[in-house]
Amino acid sequence: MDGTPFPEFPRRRILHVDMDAFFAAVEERRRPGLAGNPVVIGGRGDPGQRGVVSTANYEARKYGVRSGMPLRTAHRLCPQAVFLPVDHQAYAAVSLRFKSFLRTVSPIMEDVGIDEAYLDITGCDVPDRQIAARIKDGIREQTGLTCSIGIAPNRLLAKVASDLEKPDGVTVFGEGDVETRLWPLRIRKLYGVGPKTEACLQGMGIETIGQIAAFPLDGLQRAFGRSYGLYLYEASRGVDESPLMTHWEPKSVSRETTFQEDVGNWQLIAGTLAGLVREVSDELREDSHRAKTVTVKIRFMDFRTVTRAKTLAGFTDSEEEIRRAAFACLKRIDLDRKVRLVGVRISHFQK
DNA sequence: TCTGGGGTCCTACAGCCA
DNA sequence: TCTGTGGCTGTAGGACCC
Repeated sequence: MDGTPFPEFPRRRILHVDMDAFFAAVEERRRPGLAGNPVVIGGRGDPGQRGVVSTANYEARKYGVRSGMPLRTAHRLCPQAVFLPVDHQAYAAVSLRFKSFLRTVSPIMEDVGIDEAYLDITGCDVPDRQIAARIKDGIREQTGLTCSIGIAPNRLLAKVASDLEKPDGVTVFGEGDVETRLWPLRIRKLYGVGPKTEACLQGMGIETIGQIAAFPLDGLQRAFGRSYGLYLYEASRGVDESPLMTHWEPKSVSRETTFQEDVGNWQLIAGTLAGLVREVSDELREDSHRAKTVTVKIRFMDFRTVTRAKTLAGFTDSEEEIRRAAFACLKRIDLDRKVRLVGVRISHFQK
């Protein structure tokens, strides 16, 4: 050691923007007649068909309608709701507009899905609340929509913060807020804790994030494995040093489809698979990628899901080669009962 | 009674090879 | 030559996110 002090890095300021009920808000914006009505976006917009809720507006949420819920269930809970199909192109166009605006605030932006983004505002010489107000105004001008914003020393806390005051809220989180504001929250509020982990933690008598933080590291690692145990230990303490990812390359491309009725006809399953192979190979070529591994996924009527994969000798973007590999995979699956879903994924890319 | 689609990452395990 | 070991790769499944 030469006695040189460590350089002093400025404490990070990460801002998370989350659009409020995004798909529903876009639909309401372009169809003013929907104002005040419960609106549910999902599947083909027909609650009599298979599909789940992508987004419900706040009016529909009052009736218990939630994302991920089957459309039929949503319809039972709220029969007067307006059901609309997902129009990805329209939402992507609005997404592009608000993200372009965000990049004018800070060039260090991480794109997370269609309705969220993180910004590193460490270098911005504007107070937190002021920058949040500027972003809200800008997004409203660009899109006519509202968003919720969280600002914190890292992305984990920024994400939790943006969720605390929805819709149209701003929450600023300091390091000192971990004990008072993070720890009392239910475990599901922690990013990365889903239904399985929640049930497991509850089985250990843990209900709040603070109770995870009070649990010893080795206990968490015994219950959840080395990597995820460590993640829970650190995340529950508000620790997250991960940088924003400003650039991203896809690692796989997939297509899958659920039949409206479960299918026992091999010809129909094979024909559907061939169609999906065409779509993924078209996308592969559009992106100038070549891939090596083909995976076929079958979900049976009882929801049991199996996958079979084949890695080719070399990289390819040929529809014919991908189809041959996909059918070789399909042949290895015992189609002894009706099928509800068929899918194909290609991965292991070479640009 | 239901449970989409498009992704990522992790874990466990098996086979191959040095 | 035989055996054990550890790394790498491929495969399958699961959890999670939006």
